[in-house]
Amino acid sequence: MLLAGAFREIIDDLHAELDKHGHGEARPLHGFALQAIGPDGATLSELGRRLGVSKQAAAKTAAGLEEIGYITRRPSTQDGRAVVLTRTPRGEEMLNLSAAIFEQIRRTWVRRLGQGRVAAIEDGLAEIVAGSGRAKIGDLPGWIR
Amino acid sequence: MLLAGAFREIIDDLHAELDKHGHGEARPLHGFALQAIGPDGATLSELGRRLGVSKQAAAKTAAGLEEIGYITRRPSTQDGRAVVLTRTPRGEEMLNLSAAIFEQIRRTWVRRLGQGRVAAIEDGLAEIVAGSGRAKIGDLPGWIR
DNA sequence: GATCTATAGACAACCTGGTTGTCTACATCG
DNA sequence: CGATGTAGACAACCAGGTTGTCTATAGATC
Repeated sequence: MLLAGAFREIIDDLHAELDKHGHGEARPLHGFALQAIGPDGATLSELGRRLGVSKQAAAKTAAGLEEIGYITRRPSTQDGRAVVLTRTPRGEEMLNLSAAIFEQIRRTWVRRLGQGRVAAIEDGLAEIVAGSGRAKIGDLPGWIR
Repeated sequence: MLLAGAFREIIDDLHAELDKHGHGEARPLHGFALQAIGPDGATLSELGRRLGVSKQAAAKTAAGLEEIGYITRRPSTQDGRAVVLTRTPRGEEMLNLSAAIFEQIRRTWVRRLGQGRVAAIEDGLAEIVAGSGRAKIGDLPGWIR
């Protein structure tokens, strides 16, 4: 419950803050997906693999991302079957904002608990998660630490 | 990510273990719902309020719980409109098992991190979550499965 | 006692994020 | 060349949630 509550707290704060900066359309999944797409883009199937999800689910997520203007879809030049997803400037902006807000949230925690205790939580959880071989979560880059 | 990863780790471990003990049908939601119903039972609307969810959602959850034999539904004697949900012995067994498994999981964490560091994580998170009154199931992320 | 209002729960339609299964178009390997 | 594998579209479905509408009953008020 503590873990879930703290997670929810972060996500809610993040999206409240994103909303204030004109990204009210963004849903929690979008950040993860944009991160997974990466700066160089990715195909639908590739996105599905990175998120640990079926390509059909990835397609739905990508459709949502395109609708709010966070990514573009265009056919691949190398592979006649593939569709390449690329982050738009607005998508990049959302990611950068998210990173800044995460930092800001962490600072409020530090203010309340002190640097040492926040670090203790992070290190402890990292050790627990690392020892589990839970590759799917570990695959999600960037926001960790 | 750390918080989400650790939460998933617990939930996955818990249900793997429950499965071994003949409760493979149990879904994460069921434990929370059984807990919310309490030893004395609750009506549908009451369950919804306790879970922080609409009564319609509570009704669906209750239907699932009844189907796998964790609760019974019978009309209230005091209120002609109400339906009282009560935990069956099997439901109680599942809850007791869950509690034991949680304790067991926590012990493995203590073995790996030491008593002090686990307590530091718990206390720190408790402090962060405190005040935001975030103890309802509706506050839990949708990816529990 | 009659009536007005609030509540319990059923039913239905819909949303989101996922699944599986089937299909076509294209890629790649022997 | 043909066999096989992969990308993605389309459709049906599931779980857990929502809102809206409906009935029956409970409680308060005249």
